[in-house]
Amino acid sequence: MPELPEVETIARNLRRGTNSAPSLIGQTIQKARLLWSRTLAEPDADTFQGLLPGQKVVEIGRRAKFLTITLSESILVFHLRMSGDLRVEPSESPLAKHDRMALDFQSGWRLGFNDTRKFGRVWLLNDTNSLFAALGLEPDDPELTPKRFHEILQQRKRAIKPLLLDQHFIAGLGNIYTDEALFSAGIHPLRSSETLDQEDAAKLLEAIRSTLARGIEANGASIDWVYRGGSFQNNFQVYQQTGNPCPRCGQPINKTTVGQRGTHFCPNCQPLTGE
DNA sequence: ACGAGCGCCTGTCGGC
DNA sequence: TGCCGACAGGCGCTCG
Repeated sequence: MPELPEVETIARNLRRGTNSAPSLIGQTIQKARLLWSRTLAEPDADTFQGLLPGQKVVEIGRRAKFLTITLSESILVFHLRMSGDLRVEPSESPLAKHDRMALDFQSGWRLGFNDTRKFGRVWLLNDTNSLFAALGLEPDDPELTPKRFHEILQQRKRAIKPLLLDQHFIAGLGNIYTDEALFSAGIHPLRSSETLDQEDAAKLLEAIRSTLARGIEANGASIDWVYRGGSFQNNFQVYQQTGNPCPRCGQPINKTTVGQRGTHFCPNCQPLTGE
């Protein structure tokens, strides 16, 4: 499910609290329960469950699509992959159907990692250096200037959509926001990266940033049973709009496959050739 | 370096 | 109604 805006929204809710649950900051873990063993990437289950009790939540953050919970002595990292979610509920309420891990706090609240498809992963680490070492820059990193973006696009010779999805190139984009940003910039998903000139690169970087910002403002996107609370799905221009009129030119939106991912675009506003 | 194919999982939807 | 394949917001791996 979640891409950068959804993970960011979840991190903010855990940090600030919501109408229905308090902030986790400052709370002390009483007990950790691993409910599906493969969900835990590192360390082993006994170590994990042994190390967590007594640790206090210091800080909650995000890097790419990873959500980080800094504890007094370790750092807990989540990747939600396709169907993961983090929920704060009263400890006495029953576990939800697809809960894979649960942290009970002394306060009587519980953090549940719910993940229908079991692709999500959890790490308990001393630091995130090696886990995050190969990640690309955050889209909003000031070091990522239009000039720098153009340069790294020139260094590659790869279809732009799979390149944007590559977390080593730039971190945080997924299938929805990539399709939306490419539409916003008027760039065909199969366009080869090195063919983008400075103007194209600047336009694309701006499109990525504004699309992600609008996603965050909408608290992310909610689709089907996966992830609740966001409304960005009401603002999709091309994603899941196959056959609908393009909001810019009225031609029907196309769907194809690029890099084995469903890909939505306007063939008129995002021409492959002619430039 | 790049892209295709596949595995990992459960659930939903459309077609027959 | 039931079955069956396609598909789903991710990513790591192998292979050519």
